[in-house]
Amino acid sequence: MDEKEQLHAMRHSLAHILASAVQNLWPDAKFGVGPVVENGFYYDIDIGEYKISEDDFEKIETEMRSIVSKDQPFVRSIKQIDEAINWAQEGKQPYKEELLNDLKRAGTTVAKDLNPEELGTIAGDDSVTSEVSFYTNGNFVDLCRGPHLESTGKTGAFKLMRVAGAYWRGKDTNPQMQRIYGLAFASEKELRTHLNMLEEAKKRDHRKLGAELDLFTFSDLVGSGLPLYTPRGTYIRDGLIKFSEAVREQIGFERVWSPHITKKDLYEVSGHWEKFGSELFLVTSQETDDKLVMKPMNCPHHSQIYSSRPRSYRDLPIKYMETTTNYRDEKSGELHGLSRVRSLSQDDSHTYCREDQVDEIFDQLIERIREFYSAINMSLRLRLSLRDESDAYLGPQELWDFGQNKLAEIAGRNNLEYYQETGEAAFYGPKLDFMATDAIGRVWQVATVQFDFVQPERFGLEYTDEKGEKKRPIMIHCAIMGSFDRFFSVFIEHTAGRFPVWLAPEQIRLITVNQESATIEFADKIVDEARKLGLRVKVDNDNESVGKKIRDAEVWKVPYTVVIGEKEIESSEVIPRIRKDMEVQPSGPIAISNFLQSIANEVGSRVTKSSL
RNA sequence: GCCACCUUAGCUCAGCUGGUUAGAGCAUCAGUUUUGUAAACUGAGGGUCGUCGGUUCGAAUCCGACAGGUGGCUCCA
Repeated sequence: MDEKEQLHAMRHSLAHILASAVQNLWPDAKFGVGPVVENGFYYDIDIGEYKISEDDFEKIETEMRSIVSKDQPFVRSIKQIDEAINWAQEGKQPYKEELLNDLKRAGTTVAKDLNPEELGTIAGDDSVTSEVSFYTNGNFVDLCRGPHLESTGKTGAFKLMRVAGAYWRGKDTNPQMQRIYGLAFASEKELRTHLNMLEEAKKRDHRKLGAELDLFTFSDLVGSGLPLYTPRGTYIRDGLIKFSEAVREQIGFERVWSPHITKKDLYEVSGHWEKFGSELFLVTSQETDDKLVMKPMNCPHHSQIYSSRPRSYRDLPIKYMETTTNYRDEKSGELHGLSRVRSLSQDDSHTYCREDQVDEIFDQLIERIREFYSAINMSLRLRLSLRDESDAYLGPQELWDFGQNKLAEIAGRNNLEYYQETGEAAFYGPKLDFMATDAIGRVWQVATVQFDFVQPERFGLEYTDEKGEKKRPIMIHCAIMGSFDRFFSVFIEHTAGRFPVWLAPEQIRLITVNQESATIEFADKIVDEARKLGLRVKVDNDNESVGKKIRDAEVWKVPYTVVIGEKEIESSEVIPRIRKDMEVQPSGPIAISNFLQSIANEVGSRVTKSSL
């Protein structure tokens, strides 16, 4: 076993140790599955009325440690399938029994979405399992493919983290079990490193920083999942949106506008009504019987703009973009800060083109997306999101084949690390998803470029080719931030609220040493000059100590802080205090107008590090 | 939507198993001080303890419903 397999086996073994501990403590416990997940493991457990809480963790961990110290060997054994089913029945393990029955019928337990009838029909004779393997440690026996450690004593560092409800086999009509999550690493040190990362993530939580830095808020009267952006948050919002639009203007995108409500007919034609109807907000006219919906996306509108006039092959590609708010009735339990909201603003764009233009369009978009993410210091990887074999996808197979091959080709030549994942395509086409890594190593899905093989057909979009024949254009969706709101949550956590100067809501803070009129007048003069350069500047003239006001500017993460007193008034020079993450420290006094001009230049070029 | 948990001042939190006028720090406001690179001093205001209902002689505390939130599950155009 190499190191990776060893770690996997160790985490899996800990899942068994967790289950044995639970069995020792609650002998009636019924077990589901206990797989390895990123950084650890979990086990799904049903112990009837009693609900395990985090208060029980100490007790469970103690029991786990006792099992570890007993150094019980993991012993593999083979049972005939019927013998195994018998074992599950006698041991009152209904979940295991269900898994074993699936194994017997279909030779797999992974076909979790299939109901028993379907499962029966796909099972060929070859796949029927006649034998299954078990692992035993101490008095705990579990159906398991393995591999495991030699014995319980070989485990590394672990910690139980949380308990959560989880549907048996992920289906919301099934009973809900309790899932106990644990972290596990080869060494105490690695575990601690990971816990520190989680600690750091907690400090950067956008919901916490959003309130502390006065960026956005929620109101019970407005409703859950409906964020309100404050002036400070809106500076950043506007700055990012402007940038996202600017990078696409460079490659010929033009802004369009569409209303926020529409007849539901639009989505019946597009196919969204059938697929997402239950998540649409409905609006009714009080005068007529018109049934309207709040728009959940913009592509059908843009397609209507496309089809508003006849198009020639010479007009293509046609490129529309619109940054606008969409409304989706997300289930209450799915809402989460800004990452999942009911009113989300997309920096959306749609290209209608000929087949021979596809390569150039993708290459350009990828280049612009890279420009955007390099400006905010995030590295990108590409995910090729392809369809799987389910029937969740619409559109002709030939187009899917063309699109999936094309995307693989494009991904291969764009100097970005990429990988592919099936089952991640949109229902209307395959996509390139951009995965950004943040400052503490977490990966987020951000930008996306997607083929659409459904809407051109459904809306009957056409252009006239050089022979005078009608043809279908190819439609390509692209969003650079995706949902602005979700992107903002990532960006806040990536920067920990230390926004680059070009986005900082407050770029310069002037701190007065005293409240004499000469000082105030001097500060006001600097404010005027800074505003003429388009800079965002504030004066802190509170009757507090300079130390206190410096601290306050630090807490608000203001990039440049300047103390104004007699010395500055006399010399017209300042010694700016530069926020620590900006690396470059001031070399000494600088004439005020030079100082302001250099910041204006910095803002203009969107640099992320101070150039002073 | 489902499971578990949480909700006390603008924020962070204290308030023992139900027992008079619910506390602290920060923030806010006022006064003193006129301050030189991460927290000056003094004082004041601010809470029908998320909402509604119930149990009780008595509820921030117990029970229920609802709202909002947290961690997951499910979903994510």
